[in-house]
Amino acid sequence: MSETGRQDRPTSRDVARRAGVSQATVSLVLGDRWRGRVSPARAEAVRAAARELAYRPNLAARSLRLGRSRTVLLVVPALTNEFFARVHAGAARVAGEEDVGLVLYHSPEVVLPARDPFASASASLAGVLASSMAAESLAELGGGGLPLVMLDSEPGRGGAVGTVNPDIAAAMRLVVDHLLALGHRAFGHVAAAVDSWTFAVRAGELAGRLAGTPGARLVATERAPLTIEGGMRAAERALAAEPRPTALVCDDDLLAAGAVKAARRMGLRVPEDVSVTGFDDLTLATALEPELTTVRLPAEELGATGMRTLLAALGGETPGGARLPVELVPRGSTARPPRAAGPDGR
Amino acid sequence: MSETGRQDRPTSRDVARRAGVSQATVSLVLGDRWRGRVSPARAEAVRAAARELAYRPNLAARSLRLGRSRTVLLVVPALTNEFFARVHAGAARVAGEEDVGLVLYHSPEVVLPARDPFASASASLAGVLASSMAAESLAELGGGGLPLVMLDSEPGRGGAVGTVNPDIAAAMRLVVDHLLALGHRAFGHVAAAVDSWTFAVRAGELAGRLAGTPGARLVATERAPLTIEGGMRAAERALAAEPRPTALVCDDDLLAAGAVKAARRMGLRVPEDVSVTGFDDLTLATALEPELTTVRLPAEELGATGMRTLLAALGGETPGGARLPVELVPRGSTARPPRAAGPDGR
DNA sequence: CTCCGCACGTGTTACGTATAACTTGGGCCT
DNA sequence: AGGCCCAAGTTATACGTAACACGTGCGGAG
Repeated sequence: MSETGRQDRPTSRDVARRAGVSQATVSLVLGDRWRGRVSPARAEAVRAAARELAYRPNLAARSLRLGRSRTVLLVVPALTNEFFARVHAGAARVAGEEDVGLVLYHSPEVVLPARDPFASASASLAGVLASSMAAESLAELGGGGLPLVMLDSEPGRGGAVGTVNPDIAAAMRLVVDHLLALGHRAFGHVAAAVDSWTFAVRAGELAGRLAGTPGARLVATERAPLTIEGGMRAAERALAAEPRPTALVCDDDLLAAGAVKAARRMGLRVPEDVSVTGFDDLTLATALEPELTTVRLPAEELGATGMRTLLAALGGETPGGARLPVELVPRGSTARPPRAAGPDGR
Repeated sequence: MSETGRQDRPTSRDVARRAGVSQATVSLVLGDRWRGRVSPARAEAVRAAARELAYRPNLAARSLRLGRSRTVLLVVPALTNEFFARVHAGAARVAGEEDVGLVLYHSPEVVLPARDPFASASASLAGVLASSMAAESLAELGGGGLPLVMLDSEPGRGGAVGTVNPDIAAAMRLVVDHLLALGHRAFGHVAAAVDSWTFAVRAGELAGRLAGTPGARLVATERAPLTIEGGMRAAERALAAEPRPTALVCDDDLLAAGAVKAARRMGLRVPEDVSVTGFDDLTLATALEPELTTVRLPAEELGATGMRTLLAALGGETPGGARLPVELVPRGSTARPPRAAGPDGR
């Protein structure tokens, strides 16, 4: 490893020479804080020179000088999970708008990062944006005292300066109420085998909601890794319970896809014999047949709002937490239970 | 925007003071080029001091000093497409191993980047890794003369220092031969409506292969945006052709998912009435029922090899191009055509 | 005994930027 | 007319690191 391509880009001094001013003036003009310090004519000359030379400020030098950077670290478990890819997209959009850099760390495992994320990216970070699963382990890691905003994680936890969450409890409520309204009473829960706040809330809300409804019952809870295969195995176990659940509530669309496969494999029709719901509204949801009833979590918004929250915090504000609205997307994978056990007539 | 958190991290001078040596020695030791210049005892003392202070070199200062960086820009159309997320994962893995930074630019549109990617990331990049679709537009953009490795793009194009491709032609050949062997003769092509080398090769290879097979015929070619919805509409058109294709070759698994939906919507069974194939082997492929016959493109390998190729180029070597092997994954969405029109008896 | 060379380090500088502190000329007020 | 202040710049410096170009002893060879 040597000779890493050196760029001979023009410096602010080159621009200064060309515009016939001092380097300091260039810095003032291009930094857009020249008002009242430089005449409009000269300012324009500087800008012209910069344009002609295709000048780009050297960010390394700027960071060094300022002792800070406009770069944010986003920590996610894995981008191959569409949900996190969308979180990233939202964060990246705002980062672009606000002209801050965004670097990414995705922990190879869903647990503790193998290597210190700050080691690789220690290019003087301004703050950290950490999403569920990743966030919890990161809180302990300390993060070098950087301002931290947690996404889809327990509010008021750790030293986070802010928290941004989709309204997970409401989301689960929407799902359960939808199924209850259809007449379902025997529920199965295909849960994510991940120790994370967001999934704990789902389990708690589901159990609570059913406990508050006479006649409703959580027949089975099966935990699974967040894959189709995992969802399939867990759903197979859940559907073997007695009495058999007429509705499978899945913590995730991937799990739901597996659940549908499991039902079919057991000779059950979806949604006639068993209803299946997911979480997230991934692309996957409309690929399935029937299309998956799910609840849309605003992933992009999560990333975008998280980034804005972090930037606000960096600006000195104390933003606290935000809760993002969610939306039920009823599709074909849910229907009235077999034997029309609906309470509300017909 | 102000007061972006300043970190008061220890500097190499702090380490030097603590170890009782000069800053230069610290630089030598920690840079691991002290052999024969510093006694082992002192070197160890320096390392100990660095450890105790939790010293991390300031990357901004280092980049500034060196005039180069160990940061690579990866350009992809969108990470929400699992294929590119996997490319990124591969590139990120190697980047981690080789201790180079990786920044990401994903063009909001699949076409030309809205903003100059180098503007945001101009933190002195060492090189650029650009994947299909993004690569083509980038080649014209020039990239500031940075070493560029293109992924899944036309070899020997533009100023690229290297190219890494999955063997797209072989991939299409595998698909077509698989279908021909099953007895299919009437083909439909659900093509991506994206002007990119990788899709041009698919179309060319499909046409060529069929032209070389007596009795085989490409009945319909329909172009679609790379979404399930797009695939569905295109497949509907293709299946309306006369004679109706018994096999739909899709440029992508998303398109294939749409094709399956279209077939069902028209009252056709998959695979009994029509076979469907995809490309990429996304997670989606095993969620569908029947599971999708597809060809696995080594996305992670693509990113990883691309990164290695770029690093080799930066090291002064002239790596040229690499071709990555692909693999047919036969699953349930393909079968013998109806009316058992197979030529090979039975 | 002198002198060379090696082993082991250190002083110093430059990278490109942002900004505090200073300079200068001219207009306005008294 | 004299003083003063403001507009419009400039000069100088520091940020943290890497690496070049120098010391300094000390052992052995001549």
